Amino acid sequence: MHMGADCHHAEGAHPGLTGPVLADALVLAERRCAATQERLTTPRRRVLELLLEADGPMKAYDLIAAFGAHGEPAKPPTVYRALEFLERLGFAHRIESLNAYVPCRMDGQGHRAAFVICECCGAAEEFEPDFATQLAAAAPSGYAVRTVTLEARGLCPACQA
Amino acid sequence: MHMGADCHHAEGAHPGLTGPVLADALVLAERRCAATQERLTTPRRRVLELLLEADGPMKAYDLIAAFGAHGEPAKPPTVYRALEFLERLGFAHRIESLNAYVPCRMDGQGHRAAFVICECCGAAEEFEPDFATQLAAAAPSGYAVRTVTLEARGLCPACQA
DNA sequence: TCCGTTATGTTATCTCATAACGCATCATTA
DNA sequence: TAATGATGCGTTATGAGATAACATAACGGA
Ligand SMILES: [Zn+2]
Ligand SMILES: [Zn+2]
Ligand SMILES: [Zn+2]
Ligand SMILES: [Zn+2]
Repeated sequence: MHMGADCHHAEGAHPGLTGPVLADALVLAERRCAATQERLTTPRRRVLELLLEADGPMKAYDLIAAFGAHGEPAKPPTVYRALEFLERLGFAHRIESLNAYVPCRMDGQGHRAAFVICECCGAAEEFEPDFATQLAAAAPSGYAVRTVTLEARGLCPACQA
Repeated sequence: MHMGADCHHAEGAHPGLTGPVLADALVLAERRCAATQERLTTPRRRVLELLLEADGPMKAYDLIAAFGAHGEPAKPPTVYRALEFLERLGFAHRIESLNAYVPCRMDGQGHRAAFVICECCGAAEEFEPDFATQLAAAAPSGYAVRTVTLEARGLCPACQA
């Protein structure tokens, strides 16, 4: 969670997973991979685990640093390859405006993600935007829109207090 | 213009400005700065000129390389500071998903920009989205949204052919 | 002219991401 | 089971994007 230096509020809506809940999430990911002939290999699984454990968006080099069980970092390509895989399968998303990554909270495969990001505490919440409206608005000159990146910024409920 | 390697289409909708049109745009920028006690200094003006001359989004290090009149590049902070100023005044926008910068085409100060980006030729077109609708859609959990970044990808009219 | 403020020049460093190469692993099939 | 092709990993090195820190210069009001 990359919060503003002076944020005094409680953490956001997505504390990291632990214990059986985390284990269940990883088992579910295994199953979804198995169903499509994809392989949730050790580094891929480890990066997903780190994302799920985190309280908020994780930077790539935070993942690199946290990768090894006993303090040994990973090499950058290891983590970037895993992130590419996780994004491709819809297990994770990149937040462009943060250069950071989150696990998917919507658990629909291949869906389009949008985020609201709290400028105070750094929480990022995924939501499913109204794309019909947006696509209509986003074709000003005959563009055929294929994907949309939407990242809103503001204050989460806790930080409005 | 950062186009796909194999794009065979005509250039996008915004060829770079040259001659009197470019000069007029810079004079207009001077006037808008004067009206608000802001200073369009030499490096700021030069970076704006480079953005206006370009056919499409410019990377920061392209601006750095092109900065000097006789081939001498600028130092990074010179260009990044100028970009910060130009963004603050609404003369330029950063496109997060490209790590690139464009001059504002809407010439409304302080407005919120959105872009459609052609995946084939690299053209980026600015438009004014329907933010009322999006803001409503973007408040899934009581977030108070302040700004929205919207970047769509697809094919421009020329590249659909 | 003095002084506070704003902007620039300069050096160094930091963060983020990928290219390239060889080896390991897995699945296929002969 | 051995050969084969495809996919993924480990490793080294480098490229691309951005900023910290500090000194100097230019501006603007008192
Ligand atoms: Zn998702
Ligand atoms: Zn918050
Ligand atoms: Zn604009
Ligand atoms: Zn195009």
